[in-house]
Amino acid sequence: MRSKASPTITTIAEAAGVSIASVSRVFNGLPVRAETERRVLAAADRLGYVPNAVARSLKSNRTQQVAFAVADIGNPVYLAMLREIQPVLKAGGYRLVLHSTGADVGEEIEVLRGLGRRHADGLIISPIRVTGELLREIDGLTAPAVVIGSLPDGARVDNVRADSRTGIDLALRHLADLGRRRIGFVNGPLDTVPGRHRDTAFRAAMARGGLPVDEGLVHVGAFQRDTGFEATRRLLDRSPGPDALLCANDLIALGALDALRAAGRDVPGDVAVVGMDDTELAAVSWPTLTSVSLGSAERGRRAAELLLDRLRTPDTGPPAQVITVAPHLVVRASTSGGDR
Amino acid sequence: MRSKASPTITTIAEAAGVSIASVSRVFNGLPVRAETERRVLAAADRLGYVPNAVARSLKSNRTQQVAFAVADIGNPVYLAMLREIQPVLKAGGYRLVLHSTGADVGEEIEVLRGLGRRHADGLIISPIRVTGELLREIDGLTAPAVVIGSLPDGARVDNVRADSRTGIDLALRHLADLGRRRIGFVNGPLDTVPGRHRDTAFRAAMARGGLPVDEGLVHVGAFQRDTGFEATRRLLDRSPGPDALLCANDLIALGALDALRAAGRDVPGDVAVVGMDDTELAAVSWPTLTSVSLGSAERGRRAAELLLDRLRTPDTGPPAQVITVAPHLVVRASTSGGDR
DNA sequence: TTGTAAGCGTTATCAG
DNA sequence: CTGATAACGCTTACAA
Repeated sequence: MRSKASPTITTIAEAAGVSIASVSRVFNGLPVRAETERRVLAAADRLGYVPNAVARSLKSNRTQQVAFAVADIGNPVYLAMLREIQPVLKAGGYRLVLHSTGADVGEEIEVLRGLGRRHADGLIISPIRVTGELLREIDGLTAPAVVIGSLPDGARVDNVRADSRTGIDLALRHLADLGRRRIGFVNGPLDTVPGRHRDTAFRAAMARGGLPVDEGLVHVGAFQRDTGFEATRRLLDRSPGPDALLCANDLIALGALDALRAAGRDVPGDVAVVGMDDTELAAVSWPTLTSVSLGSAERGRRAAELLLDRLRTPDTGPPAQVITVAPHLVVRASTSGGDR
Repeated sequence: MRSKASPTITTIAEAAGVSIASVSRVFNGLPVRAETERRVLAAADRLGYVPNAVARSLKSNRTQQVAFAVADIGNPVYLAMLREIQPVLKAGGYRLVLHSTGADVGEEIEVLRGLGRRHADGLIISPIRVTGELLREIDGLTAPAVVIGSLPDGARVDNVRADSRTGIDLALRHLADLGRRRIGFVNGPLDTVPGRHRDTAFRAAMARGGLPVDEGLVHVGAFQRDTGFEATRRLLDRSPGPDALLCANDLIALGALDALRAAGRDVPGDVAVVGMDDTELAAVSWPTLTSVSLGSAERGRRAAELLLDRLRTPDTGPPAQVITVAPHLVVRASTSGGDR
């Protein structure tokens, strides 16, 4: 243990025989006489002085912190965003406050309110469910925020969104090119943003491709491996069964692979499987998984850059921007067979 | 946009016709006349008042934040810790400030200094390299900190460590039971804490098992998939080659599986493979990977609990504690063959 | 129960 | 270049 209470600017001023203003100047690189600087630094060093960031924040009204809020940081999609966001913020001189809300809208709203309390200077949030209450809270924000995920038109905050419509189109076209016709779809909850979008996109893309949607081959569950496993087991019971499976995320697809393997079906020979999000799991699974990349990493990076822009120019700047990141299909063994 | 400047306690006091003390009391649940409370809340609501957390922090000298510093949050081991730490802190009323230092000792030291600057009330850090400078900085800390990973004896901070010695022992015993004798070892950098420990532990365990260490079957690289791939390619060139491979983490093991597959070797028939850390990758790979769990999640949880204890009882409490989390072996297809 | 006033540790203005 | 001094927004004695 060092001293009882940590020294403040006042302590140092007394010890160095100067005013607190001079101490402050030294630590802010403002012009001071060399002798003054020497004495201040000596005293500071001797007493172990460290500037108090909270006091500075109170004066400057900036915390140098940015909050990042997601439903579950264990989810590889959010992790991919985080990995891009963190270095961008750090380079901009901001610390990252992480909120894992557990998909609880109430907690997301708490985070939004925290912004008002000045816990952070800005916020990046990726809400899993966009309720009216959430939107109202977002609209009332007084500090800059960026939402990752789609927002209704007219929202007042910057918005970086994926294009699941095009993404699913890419996947279905790929499957159609492989001659697949009976395409099953395993989705997550329809009251979540991605769930709803992916459902709409699936039906639109099927229609566009002239493929009929067999409701018996559409399954809704959670965005998890279990759901993929159970849903696939059920779909395999039908006849005729699916010759391809589009899964609304990679976890579901992994579960599907488990079920297909357990049922002795060949992938992609009997059933081709496509995941979504192109997480690192896709490259590791067996067989490796063809997946629709919705550009999570890029969305994270763009969101962070957008926020830094806003932070730099407090009030001015363009009105709410909408950035859409282009998807792309990453073809691996679960559809292309041969190579792995 | 709401009003220009956000209202403060003073604004509300004036609007409600009471003193700032009364406003403060209302927002802190201290006893006030019902009528006073009504007027304050009405004014606050009308003007959109939100208490400023920074000002509160300055008075209370607590930020309600805890910093968590790791080399790379993309690393599944650190992610596993984070996933446990986050909810524990949240339940304790603390926000989590995440630092991903990129294995840079300088940056780790910056984080340590940030604690002094009162960015956070406490710190959990998992240093990849324990240098003298880092130790000195840790020793000088004035706020509570917990180190995940081994520290030299006599350190002044709480320490939650893994037991790689026992872990590697478990793995080698398992391989020996399977009749493997020529056991290769692919490790990460020896100047990192885990690298050094795992090297020592490997040699000790081999000696204990009466197995000779063939230096030609020991390879040191990075804790990454590439290293596993390259190292394994090289080890396979030797003759006699290895009949088992112990990899110092799961990423290395995945690279080893790649190389074995590319070389047409059967796993575990020709070569058994064991990883370390038991990350989620182990359950997904092909074949699924036997791995030594060093209890990352539990280490994270214990660290967070320890820190909360310290935070609750500022100065008292026991001297620096050392907690060792027991490892265990998770057997999967890369050694046991049959089931997957 | 309520108000006044003194801090918390900085930064910044304004005279010297 | 330097020193008083007034904020920043809040909590908390201490009086009333």
